[in-house]
Amino acid sequence: MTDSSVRVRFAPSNTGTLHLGGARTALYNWLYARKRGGTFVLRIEDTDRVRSTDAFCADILDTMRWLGLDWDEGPETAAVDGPSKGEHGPYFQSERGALYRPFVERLTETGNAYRCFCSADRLTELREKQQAEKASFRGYDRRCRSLDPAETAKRAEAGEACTIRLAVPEGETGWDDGIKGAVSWNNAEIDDLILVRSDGTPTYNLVVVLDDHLMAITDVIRGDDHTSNTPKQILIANALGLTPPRFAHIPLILGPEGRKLSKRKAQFQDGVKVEADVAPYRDAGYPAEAFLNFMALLGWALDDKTEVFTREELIRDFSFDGVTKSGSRLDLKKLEHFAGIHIRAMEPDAIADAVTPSLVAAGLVSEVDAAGDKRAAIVALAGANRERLTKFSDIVEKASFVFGDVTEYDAKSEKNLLKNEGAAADVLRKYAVALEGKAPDAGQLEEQARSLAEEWDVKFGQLVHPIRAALTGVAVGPPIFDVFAMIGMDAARERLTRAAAWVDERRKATESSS
RNA sequence: GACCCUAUCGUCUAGUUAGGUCUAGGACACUGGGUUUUCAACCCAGCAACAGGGGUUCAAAUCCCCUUAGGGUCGCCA
Repeated sequence: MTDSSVRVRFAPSNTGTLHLGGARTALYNWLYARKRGGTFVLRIEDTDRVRSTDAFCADILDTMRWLGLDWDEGPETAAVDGPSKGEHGPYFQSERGALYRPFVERLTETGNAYRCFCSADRLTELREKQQAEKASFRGYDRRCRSLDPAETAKRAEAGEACTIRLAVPEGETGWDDGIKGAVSWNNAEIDDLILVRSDGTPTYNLVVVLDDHLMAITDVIRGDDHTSNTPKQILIANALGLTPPRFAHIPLILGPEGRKLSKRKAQFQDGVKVEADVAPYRDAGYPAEAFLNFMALLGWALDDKTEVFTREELIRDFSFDGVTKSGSRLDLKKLEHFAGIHIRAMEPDAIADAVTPSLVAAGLVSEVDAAGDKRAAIVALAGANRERLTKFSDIVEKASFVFGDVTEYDAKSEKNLLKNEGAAADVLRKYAVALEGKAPDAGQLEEQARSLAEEWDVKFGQLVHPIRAALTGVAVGPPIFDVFAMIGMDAARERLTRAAAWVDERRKATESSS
């Protein structure tokens, strides 16, 4: 299965941020390359000078790095003149103009392409007419195709504006798609597309063919929306005498409402907007590996059982055989499920690392404390909440009682403190005393608490629930004996006695008012 | 409108290439139960699909045809 000659590429245009569909295309390319021991090339198609920006490029690079989709060749920064790696550069398409010239000449010399003097206005008119007439063929009417080449060359030399069009031959154009199988087009359906604009710059379809050839790309793996470009590109390659690469078209990712995922028209799942970009998922705190797992399974399956994959397992098991032919809707619930699984597989230390930025961002700890005094508390917090996190940022809502004092009790906690005629106050005070000199070890503390409950002749719950209320102020949280390690024994005892005092006060208040 | 592609539980999918082992398997979600100091996690159970119609065949989710539905593409954008 190893074939180091395999070269694949991901070629996003930086007219937008990295989209989920694009990210999955990148992932499948990457997996294919890594599995074969081949080369993964990143090329930025930045020839749309008005819409391309460095910021979008930076987003694409950053997001791919976050996903761990490292490229063997490509740019290293968003700057066109910045450093790059690889022998087939430049990797910004806008820098490659000079490389295309000889191919364009070859095209016209061999008669596989011709000069077209039709104005943009005439083409627009033509298109509108075809639409109005509901014509079945929509495209260029080939008016300039029959012009004498010698004459058109003269006109062009004289400075008359012209484009260069592919002279599509008669016949069939097909290929054996790595995913779809045999696909074929009648050439009569294919327009004499423009290869070179009147300003002399080459168009997308030409440039792709040339870049892929120049970069020695062996396999083009891309979204299904490119399927109809493929016969055009094969025709161009043929016209140049080049061997086209192998093609594989992966089905599109659909939003929860079943339409193609798009940044323009948001789609909703249970009233929640589903992001089409990748960065928001990173920023929300989903683990990269879980996101990768989720994306991989959107349109690919190994078998009828396996669902959880590490990066390495994905590389080992990925193949076109398992890629589905139909588009798939994404389901955020499934992403959350994967995220939970991946987080649960992490060590508390690693979770603590991952969770710290969220805590700092929420203003709960300073960066300095997070690395110093509070590190142990964060590790304890992370470890105790391992089963409760779906994304790293979820830690924030679980952490308030760790970094801030408990100043009030929620309704359920109040109830737990006040029931049984305030017996909790007594229990908490006794417990605070019993805690003296104890280490914050959850196992030992629980053991002690159980025997204390027996000794004091109260149910375990009658002890534990008030403790939870006293220490956290809320009725829902991690196993309560884990909390001591998060807040420290001194703070714990203080909170216990304070809660006891609060109970007394409340009872006094209600007695006097009744 | 034309062309290309696709069609299994609400969702992601296995099964289709080599028709019988499929009263269609798994997962998410949902529902019920168990476990438990709460919430989770975990365990058990349940719900739920071969788009429709014709063929071929002893036998079709699987092969063929039609219909329907969905998606994609039809730029001097990429």
